Amino acid sequence: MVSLPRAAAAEYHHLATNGFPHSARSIILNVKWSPPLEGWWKLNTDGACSGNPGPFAIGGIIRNQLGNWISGYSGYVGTGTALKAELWAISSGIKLASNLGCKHLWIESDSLLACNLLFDHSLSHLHSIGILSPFARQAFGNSLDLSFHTPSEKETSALINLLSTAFWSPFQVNLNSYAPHEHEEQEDNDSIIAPPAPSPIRPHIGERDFFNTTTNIINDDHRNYKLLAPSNSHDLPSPSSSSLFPFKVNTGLNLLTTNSSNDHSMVEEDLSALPGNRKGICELAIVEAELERIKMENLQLKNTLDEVTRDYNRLEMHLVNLMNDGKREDHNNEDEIMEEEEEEVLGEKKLQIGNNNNTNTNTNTNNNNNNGGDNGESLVLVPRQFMDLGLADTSDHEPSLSSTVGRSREGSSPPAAASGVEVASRKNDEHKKEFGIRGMEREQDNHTPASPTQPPNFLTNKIPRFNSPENADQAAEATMRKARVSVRARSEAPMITDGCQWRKYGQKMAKGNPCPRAYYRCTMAGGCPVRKQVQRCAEDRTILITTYEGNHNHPLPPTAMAMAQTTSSAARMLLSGSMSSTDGLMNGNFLTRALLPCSSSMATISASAPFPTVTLDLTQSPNPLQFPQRQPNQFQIPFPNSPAASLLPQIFGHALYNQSKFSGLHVSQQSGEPSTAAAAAAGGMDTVSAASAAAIAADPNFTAALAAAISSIIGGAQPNNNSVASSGSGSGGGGGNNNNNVTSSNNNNNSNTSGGNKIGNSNFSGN
DNA sequence: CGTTTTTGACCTGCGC
DNA sequence: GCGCAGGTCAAAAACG
Ligand SMILES: [Zn+2]
Repeated sequence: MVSLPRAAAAEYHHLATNGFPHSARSIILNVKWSPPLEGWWKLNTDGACSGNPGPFAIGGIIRNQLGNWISGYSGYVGTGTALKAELWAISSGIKLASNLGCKHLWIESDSLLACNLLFDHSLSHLHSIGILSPFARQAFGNSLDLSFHTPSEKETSALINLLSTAFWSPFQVNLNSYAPHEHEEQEDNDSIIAPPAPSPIRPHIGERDFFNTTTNIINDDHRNYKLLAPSNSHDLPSPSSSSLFPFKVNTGLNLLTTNSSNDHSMVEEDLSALPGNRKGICELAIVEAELERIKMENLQLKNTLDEVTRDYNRLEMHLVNLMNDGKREDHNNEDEIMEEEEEEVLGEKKLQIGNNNNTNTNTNTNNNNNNGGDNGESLVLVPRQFMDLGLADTSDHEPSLSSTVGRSREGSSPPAAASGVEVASRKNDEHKKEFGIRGMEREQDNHTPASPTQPPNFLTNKIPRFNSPENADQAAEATMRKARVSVRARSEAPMITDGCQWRKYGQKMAKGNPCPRAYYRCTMAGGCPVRKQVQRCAEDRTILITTYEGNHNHPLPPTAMAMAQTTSSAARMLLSGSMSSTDGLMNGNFLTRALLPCSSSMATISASAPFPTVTLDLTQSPNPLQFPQRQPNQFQIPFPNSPAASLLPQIFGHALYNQSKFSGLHVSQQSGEPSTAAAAAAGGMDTVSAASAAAIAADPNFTAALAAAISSIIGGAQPNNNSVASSGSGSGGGGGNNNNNVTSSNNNNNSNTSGGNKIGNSNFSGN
């Protein structure tokens, strides 16, 4: 073959794909935003925390009974707990509403706890934080009717789960109301609440106001720092003056947060405003609230463990049956031993899924157990992989997700029991294959290629595949590992920037697509099992489909974290969805809500196929026909609003920009360096921000904003360091030019394409 | 010269 | 068992 220049080749990554050829069933859920009573406004808020504590972002939208957008806000705030995020989101919304003259506000949050803590007197005795209630009441009680609503607890946890990943994005808080009349007024307002700001991370540069309707967004950037800068803010008491204002509530909460080491600036101010004893009480309250939450998680974990145990028993039965078949007569004894160990392992695995905080402990336990016996060695890998794939990476950042996660796997195992070990084993094999490398790398020292009885599967990629009964246990796990998260986004770039470093290790012609599919693996860490496939949609080549598999086993930069969490949580969702119809619904519901709290959306969940896949569709597909054959395994979340899609590139840029902030890179003005994402982001910054702002201005829709946020999570459209990227970026034309830039190279590639075909042929011939 | 990409060969699962 | 298709490997080439 003719080897093409790297750039050309890279561009050729644009792969088309029908996406998911196999599919079976899907569930479509429609979630509606219901209007408030006449005369009321409705505030939908949410806070998402990537980790608990961890960086968190908030968002909210205020609409009237007609559903008309009144105002909205969203953005990255700083570091804190999930609860803090929720509280912040709520209080910010309240404040905004108040400033907009709202008299009757219906608040809808996904955090029951947050609402209760803030406003439910009846819970005061349960949460000393209830003392905050007076703040809230004082602040709004007389002039503002507040009504709270939260989804069912189940829904809530799920929603939180998803949001904490999906909604998290590295952009700054923009709490400005975007109502046109407000612009002039806002500028001079005191920023009552300074962002908690991890100082180094959040330079006040170039922040974007998604809700700004004017074109002078860039100029207004400076004001965006003001988290709360409502038009009337000048009328408000100065920050220091009062506990009467919502700000106070906010601030107070902020201060209270145990983890908010970064929040000094505002914290101190606000604290000063609070009576000393009250401050202490508040802090205590927060801590207690957290404890409560943890307790609940523990409960959930216990339940999960029970379920796991049950599943195990089922599997064990199945295993016994298989053994009776005589396939593994020689190893019966070993198997038994294994089983015992496996049981523990399984339980632990699930626990890990359920609670990241416990992960380490559990893992250690596993290791100990396994190390104890020869047979156990291979088992050790199992839990780890499982953990990693499902949640491992998240252990560091998103405990908040854990509660939901815990139950995820339950469903997967039953099928195994019914239909057979083969499926299970197969999955295991695949797992081995896909994740084996990692397991190998990480634990090879400890493990030998496994005795026949063990699940040797993980030792190497090339592990022999056989349907051993033991594998049945892992079937479920396999399912977990197999879960994929596919992101559809319009992008000219050959690859979306998701904060990770990838190495291409293969390219093939996909069956139904003229465009090749590229395979990448994460190179941020030696043994990272994460892989992704990049393809262009056959129907619409402007759509880039990136499919992630596995979880990172290493620390990630915030940017990458966002993606990783999104994928891992999506995967979890998917898996949990597979468990039961209820879960599936729930998940769909929460996903939908998370993504589009204010508008209808569709979520498709399916986990039946070989690769259960969650698809985040960030392209608004004008014509539904575009994806006629929706694959069974897919979980699709189309964003109704085109703006979201159109914003992607900008958003990506934005994300990058913020990421750079996070990473402490200088964002200011290096426009040239391709070497770092930050630099790249910085380079495109102005343009990007302007573009995004404009786009938003064009259609200020919260949904769009959310979508944008999510898209940012997903990664920058900005090409990384790839030379290809440069070519792609060169296209200059915004979204329109798909292939042109790339085209030249692509065309070359096309010649390659033939090559690609060759590959395919070679395969055939090879066989 | 080290790293990344390219790309034919291989491997594995699956349907027939 | 065969052929197909999806993935992965790894030597060679291309980059920087
Ligand atoms: Zn990784």
